[in-house]
Amino acid sequence: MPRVSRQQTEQHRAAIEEASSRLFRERGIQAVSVADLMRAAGLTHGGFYGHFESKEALAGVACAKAFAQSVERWQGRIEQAERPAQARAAIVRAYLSEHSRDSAGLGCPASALATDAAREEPASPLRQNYLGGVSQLLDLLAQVQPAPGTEVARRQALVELSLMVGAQMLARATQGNPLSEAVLDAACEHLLPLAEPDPPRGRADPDSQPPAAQAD
Amino acid sequence: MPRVSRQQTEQHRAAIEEASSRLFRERGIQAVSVADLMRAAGLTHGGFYGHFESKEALAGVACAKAFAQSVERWQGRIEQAERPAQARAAIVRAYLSEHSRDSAGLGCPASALATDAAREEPASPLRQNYLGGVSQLLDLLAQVQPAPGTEVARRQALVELSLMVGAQMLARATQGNPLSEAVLDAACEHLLPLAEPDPPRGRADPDSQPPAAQAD
DNA sequence: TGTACATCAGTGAACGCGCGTTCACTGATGTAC
DNA sequence: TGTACATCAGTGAACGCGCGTTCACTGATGTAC
Repeated sequence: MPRVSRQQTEQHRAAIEEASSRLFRERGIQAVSVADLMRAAGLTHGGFYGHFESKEALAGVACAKAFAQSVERWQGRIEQAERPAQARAAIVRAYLSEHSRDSAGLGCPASALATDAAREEPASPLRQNYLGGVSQLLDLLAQVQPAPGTEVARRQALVELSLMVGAQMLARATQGNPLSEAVLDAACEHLLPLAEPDPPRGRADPDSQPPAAQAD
Repeated sequence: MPRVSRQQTEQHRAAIEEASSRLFRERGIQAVSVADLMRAAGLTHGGFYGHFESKEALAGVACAKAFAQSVERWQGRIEQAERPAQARAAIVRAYLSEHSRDSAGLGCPASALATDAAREEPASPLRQNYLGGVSQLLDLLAQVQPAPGTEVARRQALVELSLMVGAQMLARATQGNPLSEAVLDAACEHLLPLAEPDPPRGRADPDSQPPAAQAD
């Protein structure tokens, strides 16, 4: 059934990108074959090179796509929150949740792809896009600090992202042992020491039903 | 030149373990072939299975060996320091140095092998030994907290290891960009805010020449 | 609007290659006398 | 201490397999008239 409509072609390309964005974060780039990806997108492997120049090029695209999703989620939390501190708390809680730990394929690429990026050549598409993505997340995290725009806020964002990334990676590597939850708890408690119970308002807000579980 | 003395055999086994411990941390387990390892140990690939049951089994051994080295270095710093706070500062400074960032093969496996461990089966030798190794590092880090032995010290150790691991991974993934040094600086400054200049004693100590650069 | 045909997205066989692992072989080592 | 030989650590060819990538082919799509 070859020669497919242009719209179909675009949908196929999007499906390949989505599958790779998910599978690369879940299993690592090396551990996912082109055939795996194409199968996950409902296609056969031969058509891959009609869409992308190489697996390496796709890795760059998949990384950028994953960061774009994370940025969108963080922006959503910033827009929804009444105060920056609330947005920060929402970001931290989501990041350090067991759900995020168990959903690497849907979660933050800063942790899921860090090692893959570190082991690539500096000029590789993956690393270039990784750098750009991390910078965007840092900008958002700096925005929700007490004194946004200052050097202190920027440095605090670096510390907080490092802590979240490290805690998530240690939690994933030790999953199944109580240590895993202990890491998440300790990091969360450290970043949100007042333990503000979810909505700190006096009255129940009918619009604030708990949002569907989200990654990051 | 087959049939080698027992002593030689042991040296060969040690060489394989050492090469794998280094190369696995540097490039990841999947990216290093059995032939690569044996070549690095000065042997040919066929003899591998006389020493180890499988590549997976060796990965477990290599991980344990790497953690043992880190534990030894940390213990050395604890013994050398006059006060726990000094040992803690030495551990943190070494961990967050550019030298450690650039020497993954010699450095802490908690960061170098975190993703490899996370992507393995929970029962795999790698993961089992990863868990044991992280636990040992956490115990040492808890010992050098202000109130060692307390729950607070343990939780602080979890936070500090998470931060060091995350900062090192982000620094490695962004190496070559100023962001990389900014991450290391911010994390170091956060953990050692007083910025105690290296030996805080009044007089120059003739025995305290700067130690040879060490990983972690 | 209807017809004729060039285009090209997807298929699946095939390419060379390197992987983890096995195994027949070699010859120095270690042992038994 | 010296000799005869069984042991076994290491070699390198070979195994089946899956990888990333290429390519001849197909036939519905999109276009030109």
